[in-house]
Amino acid sequence: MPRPSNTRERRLQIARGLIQIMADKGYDGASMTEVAHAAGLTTGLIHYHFKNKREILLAAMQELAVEHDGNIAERLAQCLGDPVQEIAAFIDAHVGLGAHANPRALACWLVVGTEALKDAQVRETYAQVMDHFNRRLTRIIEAGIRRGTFTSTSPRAAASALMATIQGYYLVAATARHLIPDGTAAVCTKQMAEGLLKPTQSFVDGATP
Amino acid sequence: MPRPSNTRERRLQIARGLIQIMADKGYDGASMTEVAHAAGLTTGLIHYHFKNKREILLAAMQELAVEHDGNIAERLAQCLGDPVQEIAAFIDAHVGLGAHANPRALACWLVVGTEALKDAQVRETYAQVMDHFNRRLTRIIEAGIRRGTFTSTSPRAAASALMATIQGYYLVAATARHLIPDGTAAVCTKQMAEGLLKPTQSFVDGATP
Amino acid sequence: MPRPSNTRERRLQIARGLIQIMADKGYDGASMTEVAHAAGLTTGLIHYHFKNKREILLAAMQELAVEHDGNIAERLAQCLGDPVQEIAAFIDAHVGLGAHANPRALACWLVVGTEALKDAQVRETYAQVMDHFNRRLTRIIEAGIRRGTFTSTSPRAAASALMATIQGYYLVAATARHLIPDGTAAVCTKQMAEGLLKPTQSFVDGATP
Amino acid sequence: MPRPSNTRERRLQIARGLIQIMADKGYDGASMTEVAHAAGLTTGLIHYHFKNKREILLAAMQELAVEHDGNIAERLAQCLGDPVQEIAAFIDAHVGLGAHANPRALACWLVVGTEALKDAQVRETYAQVMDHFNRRLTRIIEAGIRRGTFTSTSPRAAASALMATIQGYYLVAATARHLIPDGTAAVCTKQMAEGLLKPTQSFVDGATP
DNA sequence: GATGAATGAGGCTTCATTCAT
DNA sequence: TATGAATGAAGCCTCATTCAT
Repeated sequence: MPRPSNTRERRLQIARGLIQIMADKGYDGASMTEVAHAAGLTTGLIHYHFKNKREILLAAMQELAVEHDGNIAERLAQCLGDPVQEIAAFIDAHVGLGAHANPRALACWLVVGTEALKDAQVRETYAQVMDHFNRRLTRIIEAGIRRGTFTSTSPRAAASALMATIQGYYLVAATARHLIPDGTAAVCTKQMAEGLLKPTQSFVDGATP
Repeated sequence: MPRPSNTRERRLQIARGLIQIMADKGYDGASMTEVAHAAGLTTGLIHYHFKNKREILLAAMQELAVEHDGNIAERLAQCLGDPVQEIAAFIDAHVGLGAHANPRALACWLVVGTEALKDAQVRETYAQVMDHFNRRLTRIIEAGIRRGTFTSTSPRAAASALMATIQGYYLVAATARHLIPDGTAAVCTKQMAEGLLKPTQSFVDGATP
Repeated sequence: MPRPSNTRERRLQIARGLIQIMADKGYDGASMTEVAHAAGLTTGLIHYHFKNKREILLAAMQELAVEHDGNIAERLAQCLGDPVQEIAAFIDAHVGLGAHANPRALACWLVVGTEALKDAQVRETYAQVMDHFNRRLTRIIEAGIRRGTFTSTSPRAAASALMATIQGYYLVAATARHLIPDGTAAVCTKQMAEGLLKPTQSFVDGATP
Repeated sequence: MPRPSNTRERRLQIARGLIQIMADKGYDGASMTEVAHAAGLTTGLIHYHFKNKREILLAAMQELAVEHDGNIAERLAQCLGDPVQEIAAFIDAHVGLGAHANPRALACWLVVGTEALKDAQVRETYAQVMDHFNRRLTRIIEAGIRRGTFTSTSPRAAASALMATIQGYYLVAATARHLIPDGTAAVCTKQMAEGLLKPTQSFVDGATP
């Protein structure tokens, strides 16, 4: 009687090992040996569960996305469908105070972004993830427009602009944090969102707790 | 009769070689051999002019910054000191149509950003460059405030918010371009800047030719 | 069902490879490739078992010391605790006819000595080994003094003087052998030891078979 | 009118540069660039004056030997031809207190010795130098024998035994100095010389000032 | 004589991946 | 499933030597 497969857990374990190392050393800098060690496993076993290093990266991206999406969903759920509050919550979730429960994940995502520059398959997965969140945002904006709360000729463009700002804040925060006066990221992002969406009610007031 | 030193040119040549390769393959992926080849030189010679690979990276960052700064300065010079036009020009220079005469430089800068996550000295140089542009922007905003054209309680925060957006657009454009409807980046960024600075006159109208 | 570890053997195998090459070409001259070849292994594998080249050197020193110590112990065991015979045996073991079953080891030890000049950790290990043999000799001398057979105000000084002579003979023998008339090394060393310890009985007569 | 040749001085300058670096880093560790720098010259010029690195080593050996020989000769000149005093002076010059005006030269000579293991031509030069000093010592011993002051069946063997002790003390002093109780080297060496030469008068009393 | 750039070989080391157990 | 030894390619860097000036 064969032992029950533990592949699922193992793959997650390994992906998390990569995330952990990659945050500090980048993708190329994360050696399989280190990843294995971080995951509490051995090199050989890793290659039993993954065809190669890139496959682990793809799995890690999924893991990062899923976890982050859970976060977002939770926050949005408390907004009762109010687009203004949702936008504010979305922003707060990303760049608000105490937003980054996991700064490793943030650094990691930037690393992944750079890796996407080089590798088509990584780029595709990266784009899918970005698409997912972009659509989330787009839907909120569209809802706001339908309600007459927001004004925008291209919800998708507006969504991507917000995404860009958030990603940009990640990058700047990770590399030149001193440029960002403490606690200004969320407020400024909301002001910018107002320029973009011209809401009938300010995002700043409607901040989530 | 010693031969005249050509170190200056060689270093530039090498730094550019790195930039060229790094844009496609990242920093770790840019082997000295490839860089040497791209520069039309030998590996040995590269190490004669640079202590190690990282020194080349630092030189490359300088080169990227200097070139970009020249670009910006040129654009701003045509604005006759009008803050509204200057902000518009600054945005156009970065994310406007045909802004990136050199998309390689853009990708490169993202790679450098990720490298800054890992290496303290790279991070420092990176921060210095960002600081430079941030100050440029801050001064423009302050001038606008003095004239009563802009409204902002923290010009530095506003500047870094704009910087973040621009950097973010770089990242998204490089990795998931399809998310950005064609030609919307500059317009959206300007709208966002309006939310941020509340100018008495729209940036969108005041675009540079 | 993991494969049983063979690290112990491999490390010894590699250390011996280094010893073999180092005797002819010195430490710097012993390339990892050659060492690997001498050990019948691959370069990569060597670095799997050793962190770097210097670690192999340290292991090689241990190996040389252990092997040599075995030799000495065996010889001394036949002396029935007679200090006069023990000193004679100690000398014969080092510079007597047919003493150097392994001339490679001798040359190697000189190489190691020079390497100790440059590297603190090598120096420390070197000193430990020398200490070990010096203590052996010191104990013999002290025993002789207690019995009234030897006369010396400083057994340690006498021991180190003998050690110096032996090491010196190694060096001269390896580099300018013709300076040493055949078969004189042991006799001369014993005469010198007599000047040093003033034994009641000559070392020369009490030579081991 | 051509400028007067300065090759002689340059060669010396370069040889001394090698000696300086080699004492700390060994022969292989002394890069031409470093040697050039230590000599206050450039790489290119060094190869103008020397065919290759080994030629510099040979020149350095000559320089070390000449300088040392001058030292010895000076000391011996004060002994008025008394073999007992001469032996004592010879020993003091090598291992006496304050003997090593130049510890660099000492370390260097050991390095050279190891190099002689590898290279035939270096070995030959090394042997010549050793021969020179050995002959000096042999002549003193023979003179003592003729005078009835010393007893030895093989002056050459005795000389080489003393040489070995001195070289050995160099090696031990340089690598495991703590083994040698302070100030014991000269005394012990003299006691050993007495065992070797059975002088009618003790070397220890007849020490040079 | 002198400079310093240039070359090309070779050295140590790292690493993803494979494989015997 | 799991281990960890083994491989081989590739990477960064050093260096003695040559050469144009």
